[in-house]
Amino acid sequence: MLDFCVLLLLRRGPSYAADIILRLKEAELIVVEGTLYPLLSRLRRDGLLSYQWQESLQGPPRKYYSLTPDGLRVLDELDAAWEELARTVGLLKSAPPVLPAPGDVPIRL
Amino acid sequence: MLDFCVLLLLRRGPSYAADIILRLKEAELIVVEGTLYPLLSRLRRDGLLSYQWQESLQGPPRKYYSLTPDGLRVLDELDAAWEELARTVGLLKSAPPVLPAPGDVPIRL
DNA sequence: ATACGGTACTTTGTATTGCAAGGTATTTGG
DNA sequence: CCAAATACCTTGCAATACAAAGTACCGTAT
Repeated sequence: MLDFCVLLLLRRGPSYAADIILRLKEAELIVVEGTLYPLLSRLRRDGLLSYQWQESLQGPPRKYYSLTPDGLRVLDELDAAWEELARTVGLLKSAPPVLPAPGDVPIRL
Repeated sequence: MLDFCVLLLLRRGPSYAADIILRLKEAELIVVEGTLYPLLSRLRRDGLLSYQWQESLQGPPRKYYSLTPDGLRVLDELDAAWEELARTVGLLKSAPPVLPAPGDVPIRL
């Protein structure tokens, strides 16, 4: 899930950790440093992200992460998986409620 | 997620592990015994599920799990959380693509 | 110059969770 | 009485999210 959301965010364009956390928070997704930094490192190690150092106007330089072609491809797959999951949950939610079905075997203690 | 899906399934009525696995598989959710049994135990320990032993016509007796009032309440909360997540992902997905925004600071190497 | 506050990146330890694999028990059929 | 089928459970391992603490860089004020 988080991988998916981070990749979705980065599809808009390069960004760095603190900014990603901010943008996710705006979307009501609470993520902290200790979660995001290892996640970004892992996605980079897997070739889905790359980064460029970029100097900041104030403070230390930042690692701007962006999608690689592989990352974009994986994002498409995650997108399909998400749609599938949403469909599945929709199915489960629309299922008939507690009414006992005709063929149910009665529960004997 | 899995908690949510299992609770959704059990909202239809009591069921036991092997049957839950089957029904989830029909919904394209692959779950195995080693995952489900501890999950059911945990939900029961937390008071969201209860179970009754029920003899089977063929084979050993089964633990039929069903939602408790607490379980139904938590399910409603998870439902709200799911809707919120779906909304969030929808937002992230509908975000503008890679076009550089006007105010972007140019990347300097 | 240097000390401090703010920004950014990283690491370590812990709890949770999903899975593979293997184990126990009960029932039915040969 | 043994084997196959069904059902429940446990153990060990890998992945991941978090809290917390650590390191480093920058600009500013002393």
